[in-house]
Amino acid sequence: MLKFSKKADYALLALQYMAMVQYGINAVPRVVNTKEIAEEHNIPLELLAKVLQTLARHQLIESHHNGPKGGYVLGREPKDITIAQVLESIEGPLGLTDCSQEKYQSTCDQMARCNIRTPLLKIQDSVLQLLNGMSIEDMMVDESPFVIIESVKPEGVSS
Amino acid sequence: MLKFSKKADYALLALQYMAMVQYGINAVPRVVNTKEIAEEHNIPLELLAKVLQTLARHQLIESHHNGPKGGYVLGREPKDITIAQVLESIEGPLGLTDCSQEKYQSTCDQMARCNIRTPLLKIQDSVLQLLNGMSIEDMMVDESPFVIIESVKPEGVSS
DNA sequence: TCTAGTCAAGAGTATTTTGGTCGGAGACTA
DNA sequence: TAGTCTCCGACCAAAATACTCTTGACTAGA
Repeated sequence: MLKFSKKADYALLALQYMAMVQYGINAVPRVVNTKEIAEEHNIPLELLAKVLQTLARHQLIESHHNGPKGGYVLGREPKDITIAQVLESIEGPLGLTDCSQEKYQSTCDQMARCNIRTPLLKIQDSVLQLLNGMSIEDMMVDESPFVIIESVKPEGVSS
Repeated sequence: MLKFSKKADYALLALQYMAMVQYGINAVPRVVNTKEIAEEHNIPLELLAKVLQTLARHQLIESHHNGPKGGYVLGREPKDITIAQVLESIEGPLGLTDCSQEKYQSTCDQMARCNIRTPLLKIQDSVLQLLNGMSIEDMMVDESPFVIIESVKPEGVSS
C-alpha cells in the first residue's frame, strides 16, 4: 500500500545517479547511457530504457543523441526536478482516489453521497505538497555510497 | 500512483458511515449490517463483507452477533480510529518501498549503493505522520457532501 | 424446532496493472 | 558505407487486484 512502483524507484535511482555525475562534488559532467546506470544499480536494462524514455518525453532528462557516445543528461538542475514531477511522469497524474481527477468524477456513481471525498482530498493535498517540496537535489546526500544503517547489521558495526 | 485500493476506499466509506450512524448529529445509535452499507454506497456486497471482516479482526469494528438484527458497530470512538490504522488493517504494513520493512532489506541487492533509501524514508515518515494524524472523526464533515477545495487548483498552493 | 437473516471463511475466476522482452529505426564512428 | 551503438515503441507474461461463489455456523423469532 502506498508503495512506489519499481519503475518509479528506478527513475529516482537513475536521476539521482545522473545528478551525481553532472553536479556532484568533483563531478566531471558527461553523458551517461542506459547501460551504465543499469549495471551500476543492477536493474533490467530494457526496463530502465523505457523508464528513461518516459522521463525524456517529459523533459526531465534529455537524450543527447543516438549512436556511440550517446546517452542522457538531466534536462534541468536537480533542484528543479521534484519528486512529484518524476512520479507523475512515470505513473500519470497522482491521486489517492480516482475522483481526484476531474474526468473520472462522472463515472463515480456515489459522488452525491460520498462523504469521504473531501477529507481524502485534504490528505492528498498534503502528500502532494510534500512531494513537490522535495527534489532530486535533496537526494544527493554527498558522495558516500556506503552508509551503514545499523538496523541492517545485527550487532553494533557502526562504530 | 499512490492510489488507495478499492478495498481501502470501501473500508473508509463504511467506517465513516458507521460513525455517522453512531455518533453523528441527531444520531440514533444502532447496529448496521453489511447489506445496508453496500446498498447505501453501491458497492459489491461480498467484497464489502470481506473488508468488514478484516476490520473486525483488527478490532476497528466489532461484529455484534450473527443472525437477524446482527451487524457491526465501531470498536472505538471515531477519533481513535486513524486513517493509518485502517489502511494498515486492509493492506498490511505501509511503506513507500520494500526496504522500509526490515525483513525485506536483506533481499535488496543494492542496499549498499542505494542512495535514495534515506530520503525516501524521510518522505514516507511524513506521509505516515499525516495518516496517523487524521481519524475517522475528521471525515465526519457534517452532512454537506460538496465542498470545493481551492488548493486543488494549480496556482498559489503554498501561498 | 424450523426458517430466514446474518456474519465467517475459503477457494476460485476475471480483469487490470506491472514488470519485463523483442525487433527495429536512426545516428555516430571508422 | 559498413558496423556498431543507442534510443524508441509495440508486444507479451506474470502478478496483483477486484470480485464471485459456496459452505458453514450462529441467532432471533415464528
